[in-house]
Amino acid sequence: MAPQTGSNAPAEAADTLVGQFVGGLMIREQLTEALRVAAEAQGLDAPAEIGLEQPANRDHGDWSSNLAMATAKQAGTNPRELAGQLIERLEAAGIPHVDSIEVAGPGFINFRLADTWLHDVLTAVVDAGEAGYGRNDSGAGTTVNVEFVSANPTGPLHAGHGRGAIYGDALASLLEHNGYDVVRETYINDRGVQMETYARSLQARAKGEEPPEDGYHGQYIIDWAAEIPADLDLDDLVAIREWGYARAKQDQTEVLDALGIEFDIWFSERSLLEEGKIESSMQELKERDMIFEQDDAVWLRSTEFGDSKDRVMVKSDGDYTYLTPDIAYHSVKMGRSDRLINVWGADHHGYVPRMKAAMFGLGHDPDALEVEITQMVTLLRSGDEVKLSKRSGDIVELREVVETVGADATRFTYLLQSVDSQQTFDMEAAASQAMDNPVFYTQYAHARIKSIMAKAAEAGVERQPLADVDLSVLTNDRELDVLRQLFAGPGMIELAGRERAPHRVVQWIRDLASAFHGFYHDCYVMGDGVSPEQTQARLWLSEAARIGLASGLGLLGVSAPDSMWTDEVDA
RNA sequence: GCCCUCGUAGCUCAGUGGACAGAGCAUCCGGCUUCGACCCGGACGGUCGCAGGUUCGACUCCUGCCGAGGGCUCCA
Repeated sequence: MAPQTGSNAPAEAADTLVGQFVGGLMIREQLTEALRVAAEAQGLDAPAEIGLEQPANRDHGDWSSNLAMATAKQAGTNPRELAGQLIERLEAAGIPHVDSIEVAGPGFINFRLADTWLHDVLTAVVDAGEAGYGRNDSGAGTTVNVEFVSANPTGPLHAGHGRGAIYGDALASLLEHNGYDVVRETYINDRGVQMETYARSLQARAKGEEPPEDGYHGQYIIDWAAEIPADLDLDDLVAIREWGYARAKQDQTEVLDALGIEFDIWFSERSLLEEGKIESSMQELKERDMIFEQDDAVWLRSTEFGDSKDRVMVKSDGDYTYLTPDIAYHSVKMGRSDRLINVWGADHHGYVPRMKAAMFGLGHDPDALEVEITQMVTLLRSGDEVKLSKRSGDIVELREVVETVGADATRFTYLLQSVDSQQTFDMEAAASQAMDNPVFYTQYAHARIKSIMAKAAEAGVERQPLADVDLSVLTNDRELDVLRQLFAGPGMIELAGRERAPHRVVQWIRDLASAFHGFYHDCYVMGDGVSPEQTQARLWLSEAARIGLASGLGLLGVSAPDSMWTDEVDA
């Protein structure tokens, strides 16, 4: 799903990840290394990747390894006995923060740590700051091009486009946070049959006629046709086409702007033709014997790459199919990026094998092209399902979604689920400013921290330098839970990037918000019965949580508001 | 018929080969003299679609079947 180059092997990625942090976040590395040393002292070949995880069940310790189970066979003993022997060695090693080590269940080695390891996490988060938190260099040195939206300039973006648009943008941010050099790009099909059909549809409406049978029938065609300047000759189809092209592009750009999506490159299909890219890529395919002529048409040998049939590139009437300029386009992109990621709707999935075949035919590594498929979105408007179909005219414009739901909630809601699953987007639920809406719950946590900080300032309480603050007073499980979530964030960001799965970040940030709300409820930062030491430590804990929330929300392109009192954050 | 994605709690969905499968919502209890109750806690709730296989261990990997959506144009 997410092929990696050799230099990005998981173990190495994990090392660079923890390497970003001093103190607490090094704990995984320390434990892994101690396990490796113990295994080698035991005369075992330690596995390349030693399993080490934070068990969901805290009774199983803070950290747990399956090393004994994985190597019992080669040791010629049973896992529990081997675990016991390894533990003796581990105890002798004196690993920082480790309180006790025990064997459990079928042979797990469970570590219990002193709270100090989490106090180190707090310091590391504050040191990293909002911009640095969760950043790693697992993708350093790799340029990746993320192509998304790529809609025809023949109408407004609809709600279905929204999912791909926001997913693509969030994925790009995620990859940037993982050290990749990212280019956000979109492709405009500004030539071809669809453009002509669009022009004729506008022309017909402008003349008060019905669009052609195979034309565009949406209400927007009527609206836009009415905007055509009086001095534009309605018999000049080219002029109408160019006007309509600009109109559609303007509309799409406005909506993308409202969602905070900006492309580095808007790539024009026309430019391919003008620069002879289509001819040159055809020529290359020919040289590699990847195309052939039959029935007056030119075909791509895509069956050699798992496609169910060969595909036509040049029709018998001499026109290119959609595929042909797109192949040239991908060739251009390959020329300036190490990896390509395309975000396509589910209705284009069948297109993958032929594009891979073309990449192969052009001498590129087909695995350098990834295609992320976003499954379909069903939209609920006032509880009723609305079908998304551009041709039928009954569409929900992305503009309507953003205007009803707000940019933040629109982004967050689209990102809630894996793009592998079909999604039902309930506009009423997404727009709701209540606790059943995860975006408000999460933003509220951030606003709440801001409110505490304001309250502290009002009361004349100043945060002392962190180095002077005694973090050992943070012993409440609520406090430690916040720190556990902050520890988990960077690993989650790395994983989410590797899996091309921004929704993982959404899950995590909801958990972080939840941990903070719990802390807030049980632990007063200021007031009666709270010592000045606790106030200081808790203010810093809150600041660390704020950094995590702001950073995570930033990755998703969602604002981290100072206050929830007004709905300005919706704008 | 072939290809892709999905099938997990009443609903919407998470789940990186590990120990008792999680969250939110819904339902039912409980909690505000302090920093935002737009909040917190508890209870209830599961044959992880079905059947095989690989593995010390499978919701996770493999095969087959069933069901849902999408795709299989010299359309885009």
